[in-house]
Amino acid sequence: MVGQIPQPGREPERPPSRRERARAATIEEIKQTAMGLMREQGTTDFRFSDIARLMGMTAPALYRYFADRDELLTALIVDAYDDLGDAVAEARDQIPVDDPGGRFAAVAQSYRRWAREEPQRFALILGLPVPGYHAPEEGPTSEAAKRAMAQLKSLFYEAIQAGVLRRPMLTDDDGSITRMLAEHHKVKDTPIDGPPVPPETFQAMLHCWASMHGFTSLEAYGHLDWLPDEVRDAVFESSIRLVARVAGLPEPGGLPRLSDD
Amino acid sequence: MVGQIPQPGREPERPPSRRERARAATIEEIKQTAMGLMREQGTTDFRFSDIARLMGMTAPALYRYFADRDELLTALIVDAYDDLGDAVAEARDQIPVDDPGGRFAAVAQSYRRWAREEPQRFALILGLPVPGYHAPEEGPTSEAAKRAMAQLKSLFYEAIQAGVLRRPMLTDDDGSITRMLAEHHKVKDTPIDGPPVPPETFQAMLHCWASMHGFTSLEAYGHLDWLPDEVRDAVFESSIRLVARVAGLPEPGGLPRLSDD
DNA sequence: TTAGAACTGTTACTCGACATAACAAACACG
DNA sequence: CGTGTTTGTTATGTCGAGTAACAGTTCTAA
Repeated sequence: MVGQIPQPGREPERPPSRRERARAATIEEIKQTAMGLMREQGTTDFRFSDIARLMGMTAPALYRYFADRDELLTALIVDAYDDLGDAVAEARDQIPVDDPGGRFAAVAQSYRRWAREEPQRFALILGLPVPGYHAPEEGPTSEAAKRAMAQLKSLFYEAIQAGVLRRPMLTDDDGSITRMLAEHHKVKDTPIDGPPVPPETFQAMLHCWASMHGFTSLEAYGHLDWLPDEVRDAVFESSIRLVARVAGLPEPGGLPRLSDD
Repeated sequence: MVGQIPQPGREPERPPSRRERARAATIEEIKQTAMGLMREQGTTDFRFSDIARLMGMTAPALYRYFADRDELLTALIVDAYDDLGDAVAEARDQIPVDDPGGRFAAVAQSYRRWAREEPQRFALILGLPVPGYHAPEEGPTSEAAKRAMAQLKSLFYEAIQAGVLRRPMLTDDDGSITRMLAEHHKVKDTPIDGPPVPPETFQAMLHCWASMHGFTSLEAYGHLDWLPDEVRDAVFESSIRLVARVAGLPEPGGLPRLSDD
C-alpha cells in the first residue's frame, strides 16, 4: 500500500484517527467503485480514470492510495478470497455439526450463490490470471483454492469424528494418494497438511469440489444460460446430493433452498 | 473480415489465387503469433504492436487483415471452439461405438488434455468474457458449451440405442427437466434439441460435463498446482470413472492413459 | 496560537498502444 | 504496358497509465 500511515507499535492502542478513518473510507470507496465497474461491464477490467470520475476525483489522486493497477487488483483479489470464504463458512455454520451432509450442501449452495452474484470476482480468484496482472512475490495465487479445500476438508474431518462418514465410492487405484498423504509433511500450507483423512476421502473431497466448481463456473460465466432457471437449480441440487452420497456423506437433514436473485 | 476478397460465386470454382493464398497464410501467421503471445504471457491478452514486431511488420499493417482487436479475438475464439471440438471428437472416435464408457473417458481425457495444453484458449471460450471484447451480434458466445453438450448427448444417445445405458443415479426430483424436455421445441439450437433422452440421462450428462469441467478448469488455471502430477492424474481418472458409472454408462473397455506433456 | 510536516488533491506532462489517414511500392490482369 | 487493387509504410489523433510539480488542508508539537 502506498503512503500508508506508519503503525506506531505492533498494535494501534489509539483508535484510528480522523485521517486514518477518512483514508480507510476512501480506499473502501475505490474498491467498491472498481467492483461496480467490473460488474457493470461484466469483466475483470476497469479504468483508473473511470473510477476517479465516478468518485468525483481526478485519476492521479488514486495513486495516493494504490501504487498502480496491480496493487488495486491485488487488494480486490484478497477481498474476494475473504468474502467467498466468509460466505461459505457462514452458510456452513448455520447447519448443525452433526449433519455433515447438510453442511456440505450449504457450502455448495453458498459457493454457487456467491459465484452467480459476483461472477467477475469469482473469475478474479478462480479463473485465469487477469491480463496485465502479475501476482506479488509469493502472492496469494490460488490461495482461494487451498482455502476452499481446507474448509471442505474440515467438513469431512468432522464427519469422520462423528463416525458418520461411509466409505466413498472412489478408490485410490494406484496408491499415489496414499503415498502423497504419507509424506504430507513435504507439502506445507496446503490442504494435504492438517488433520488426517483416508485417501479415498481425500479423493472424494476433490471430486466434490470439482463437481460443484464445474457447474458453478459454467453457470457464472453464462455457459448454461440456455437452461431454464428452475432446471439449473434442480440439476445443481441433484448433483450436489449425488456427489455427497458417493463421497460417503450422510443424506442432508434439512436442505435449505437456494433463493433466486 | 476486412478487405476480404469477394467470392465470385457461392463456391470458388477456381483454386485460390496466389494472392489469396498469401493472404490466408498471413492471417494464419497473425493468429499463430497472437496465440504464441498469449501462451508466453499466460493471459488472454496481446498487443497488436507485439504481433507486428514478431512478424517483422508495423502495427497498422495488421489492420489490413483484422478491423480491430475484437475481430482478431473473435477469430481466435472461433478457432478455439473448432480445435477443442475436433480434439474431443477425434479422441472419442478412436474408441469403438459399442464402448460408450470408453468413449466418454476418451472425451474427458482429451478435454482435460486440451485445456492443459492451451489454458488461455480454454479460458477464451469457457471462461469469463475477455476484457474489452464484445461478442459480435448473436455471436458464438457459449457456443462451445452447447457444442460440447451436444457431443456428450450424442454419446449418451448411442448408448441408449445400443441398449447399454443403465438407469442413472440421478432423479428428476421436481419434474422441471421432464417439463423442459417436453417443450424442447421452444429452445432451438441447444442440446435440448436433437435426439430424445430421458430426463435422468439429461441430468446425468450435465453432471458428467460439470464434473470433468470443474477439475479441468481448476487444473488449467493452476489451482491444483499443489497436487503432485500423478495424484492429479489418478484423481481425474477415478472421478471420470465414477461419474460415468453414476450416469449409467457401462465400465469402459480399454481406457487410454493420459500421457504426460 | 502558530510553524512546520504530512497528507491529499490538482494540473501539466510523458509514454505507450489502438486506430485512422495519406501515401508508396508491388502485384494482377486487361 | 498501363490501370486498379492489394499491402505495406510513415504520420497523426486519441486515450489511458503513470509521474512530476505544485497547492490547499490537516495534524501535531513547540
